[in-house]
Amino acid sequence: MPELPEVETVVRTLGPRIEGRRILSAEFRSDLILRHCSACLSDVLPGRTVARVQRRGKHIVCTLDAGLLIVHLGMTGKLLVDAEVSRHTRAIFTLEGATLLYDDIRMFGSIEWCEALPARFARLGPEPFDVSEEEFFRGLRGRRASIKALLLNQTLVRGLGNIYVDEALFRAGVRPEAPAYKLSRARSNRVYTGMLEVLSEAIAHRGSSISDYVDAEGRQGGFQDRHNVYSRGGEPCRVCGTPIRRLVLAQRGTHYCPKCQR
DNA sequence: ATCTATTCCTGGCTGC
DNA sequence: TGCAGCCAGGAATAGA
Repeated sequence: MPELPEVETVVRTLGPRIEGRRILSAEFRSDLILRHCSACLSDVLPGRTVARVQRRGKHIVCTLDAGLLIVHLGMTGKLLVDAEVSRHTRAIFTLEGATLLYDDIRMFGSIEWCEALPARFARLGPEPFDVSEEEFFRGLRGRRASIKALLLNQTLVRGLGNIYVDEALFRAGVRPEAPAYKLSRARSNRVYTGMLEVLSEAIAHRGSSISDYVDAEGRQGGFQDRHNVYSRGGEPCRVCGTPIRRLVLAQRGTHYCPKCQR
């Protein structure tokens, strides 16, 4: 599942391949992925040049010479440069000197073009690396939801998903069910640090290839083998050997070590 | 304002 | 071997 580290890896591999190139045509094979888009992309995109590719939370924002092309990979989205068209190819962008495909099995992802960032971006919290320890702790005030639900919902910080929330809480030694407002400053600091550490390490390993994530060049990530808890229900904790527990929280599979996380 | 449940989708897995 | 049924989950949405 593409979360912040995976999207960052896609952006780093995609940018050098398409920045500076002019879009010649755009073809769409699914209307579902265009559900956020009010513009007709096949008309708007041809002739535009990709100036810059950047990450904003889990979104890929391509700044064009006019407007923005925004891609969210959802669960199974892939942006692939110079790859073969498959039955899951939902969009084909022909650029001068390169072809960019958007493949997405489940079509939870989306593509849109707009003049400026849409209003819903204003509701997203800051980038994890831009928030201070103090701001993070202040963000927990009055929030009765579990720390897991809060970290997932993109309002405290943006970019975390199910994998890295579970992994950050393991590093912090904090139970995912803990109500956010009840965390002490010390425990909040540990969550904050665990979050930044796991994101940094995951980016360094080019993300986690769970299900079928690959970067823009089709390469898998390397962080999935370093997960401590995610998808390891019943397996021994790497630290203390206690079986990792799995439960459903915030409608998501949730994994933690009952001994290391109190 | 905040929180929770529901919905979208399809490949892969389980069990009969 | 085949197939029904369930599971995975990001985020918009509706409802409490």
